Amino acid sequence: MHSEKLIQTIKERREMMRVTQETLAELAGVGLRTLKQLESGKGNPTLETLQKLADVLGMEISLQIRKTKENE
Amino acid sequence: MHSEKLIQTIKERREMMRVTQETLAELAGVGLRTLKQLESGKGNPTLETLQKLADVLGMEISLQIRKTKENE
DNA sequence: TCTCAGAGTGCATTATACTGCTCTTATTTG
DNA sequence: CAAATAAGAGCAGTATAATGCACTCTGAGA
Repeated sequence: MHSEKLIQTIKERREMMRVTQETLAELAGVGLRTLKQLESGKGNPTLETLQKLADVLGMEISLQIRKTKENE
Repeated sequence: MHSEKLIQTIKERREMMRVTQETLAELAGVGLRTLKQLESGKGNPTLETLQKLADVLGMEISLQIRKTKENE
């Protein structure tokens, strides 16, 4: 999963949960500005930031062995 | 997957591939110091750094919906 | 139309990730 | 033992992530 895709997933998941950036930022404990930048594709977030967001969104970051040559 | 676990996975994968920190750092295009810090549990890497390392290690970062209440 | 909510952006500051250089500490090998 | 290899850590500079504040823009609703 590429960075952009990964970030996009966060945004999609947030929208799916009908949560605003502001609410997610508060719940996750990250700055609103940080989340805004992230979602608008500007950032290169730290693992910690990603983890906090994923946590609130009921998601988890994982590192897996890449399968052959996937269509992605 | 927690940050520590995720980082540990990188280290384990590197060792499994019999590659030194120096070589991995070079191949991935990250500073040796950065990798050292990371593997010794000191860091909070950016997504970009993780991505570069995962890439060389033949791994990929993914964000998935957390399964119920896993034992981890 | 006016208002409000939500998202995106510019600017500035602070914290810290990234990096190189150097030294130390095993561990291995001659 | 001496030398080479690999990993960890201190020090210091640079780049940039994280953050707040204020502003703009768009769409929904009164």
